[in-house]
Amino acid sequence: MKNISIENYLGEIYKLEQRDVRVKTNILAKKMDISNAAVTDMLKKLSSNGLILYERYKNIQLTKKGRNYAAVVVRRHRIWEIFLNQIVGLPWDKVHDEAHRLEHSASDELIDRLEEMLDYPEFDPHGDPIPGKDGSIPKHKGYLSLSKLEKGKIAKVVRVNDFDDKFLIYIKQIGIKLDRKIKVVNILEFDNSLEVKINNKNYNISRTVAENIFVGD
Amino acid sequence: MKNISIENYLGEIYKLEQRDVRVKTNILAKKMDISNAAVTDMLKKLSSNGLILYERYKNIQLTKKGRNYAAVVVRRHRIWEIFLNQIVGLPWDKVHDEAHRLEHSASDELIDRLEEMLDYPEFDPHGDPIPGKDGSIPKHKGYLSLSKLEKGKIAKVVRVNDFDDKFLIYIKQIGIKLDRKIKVVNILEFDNSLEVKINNKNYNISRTVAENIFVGD
DNA sequence: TTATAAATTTAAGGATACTTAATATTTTAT
DNA sequence: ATAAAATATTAAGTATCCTTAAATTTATAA
Ligand SMILES: [Mn+2]
Ligand SMILES: [Mn+2]
Ligand SMILES: [Mn+2]
Ligand SMILES: [Mn+2]
Repeated sequence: MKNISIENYLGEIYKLEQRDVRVKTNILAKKMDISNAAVTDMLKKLSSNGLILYERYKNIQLTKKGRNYAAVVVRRHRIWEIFLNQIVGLPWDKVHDEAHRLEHSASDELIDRLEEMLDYPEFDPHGDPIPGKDGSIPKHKGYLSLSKLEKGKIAKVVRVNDFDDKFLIYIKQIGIKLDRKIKVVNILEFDNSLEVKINNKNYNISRTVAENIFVGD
Repeated sequence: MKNISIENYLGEIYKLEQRDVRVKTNILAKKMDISNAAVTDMLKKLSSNGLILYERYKNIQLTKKGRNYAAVVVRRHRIWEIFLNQIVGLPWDKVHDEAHRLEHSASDELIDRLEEMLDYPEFDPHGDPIPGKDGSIPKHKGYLSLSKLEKGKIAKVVRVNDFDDKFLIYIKQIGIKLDRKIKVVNILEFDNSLEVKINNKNYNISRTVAENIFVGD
């Protein structure tokens, strides 16, 4: 039987490493909503299982073995997300929690079958890459944060941060979704907020919102 | 978070009660492949949670509360089974194990959505009834075991016992599936086996096999 | 530099769901 | 009716993954 707890830790560590965040006890404890002490215990276990490199008081790192396993977990999660979105028809703000439970409960064969049904997708409903079976990670072309897009430029949305469902609902409500074109009309000096054009309508979005939306070619 | 262990016990007890089996520690222990002692522990817990009626050394019974909850669990299992069979395309000998894990990992909303996609099915891929949200149980018409069907009669398969994947593979291989017509050509006296006609081909099947296949109008 | 704050670990313990071994009770067969 | 067998329960203990509180180490900032 799959060890759900270990898989969840690995998935979190993997996602943090992908974002070049230095992984620390504290961050994991907050992400997973458990005590630091519990994280320390599990880090020891992951270490003794050869899944991470761990020294007391130091940052931690996945080993090759750990990263391979973590990629499988994240792969399962994101395949479930896109399956739920495209085949079952759940909105992008509902797929994460559901996928987070399902990711531990499907056989490899089922995951492969879902992937086949979806015609081997490269990205999940939030634009996050789906690791291949070999651990390879698809990349977006010309990828940058909307907050870095220059005034006057147009680009298409390729990824949005998925850590808060309310954020997803908000940006969907102003017309933002994957592949949607977005233009930076103006950048307001007094609060650094952005005036953007989406679907021929103008909106003002905060810098924080812009920082969590990513565009590409 | 759902208590997977409790849900599994309730599901097993429910299925036994549906088949009019008197539920005992022993039977549950074998079904779930754990020790009798573990079952006794859990029975006490289920009892103190008001889910079963339990007295030491006596048979156990679901309370109304327990039966309602159990029906939800079995409902989830069977909706997953038919979803995996009809939408995902898994064969009937692969859906049970998969559904058994998924049944604890989907929200009510997802289950409802799957049910809607399937157009509110009444029976799972093995012909077992899918309890309604109110706990109601669809019935097959003219239901009886193939082993009770008289010589010369024709009936259609409406249910097969699903407790052994090898059995399912075997009967599929000789052409048996739900709604398939089957004729009892002859009953052999020396071993009580049956000669049956399926798809215009004759097969000899043992009495044990016939006892695990059910037909109806 | 040094005090304070923040992060991390250790220590002790709890809940859950199992195990095996011993004991108690019920069922079955003679 | 009684002995033997089967079933069920109790007792003691294990593994997992959490908790809070106390101790330790590292980071930050005066
Ligand atoms: Mn997600
Ligand atoms: Mn996602
Ligand atoms: Mn089943
Ligand atoms: Mn079934």
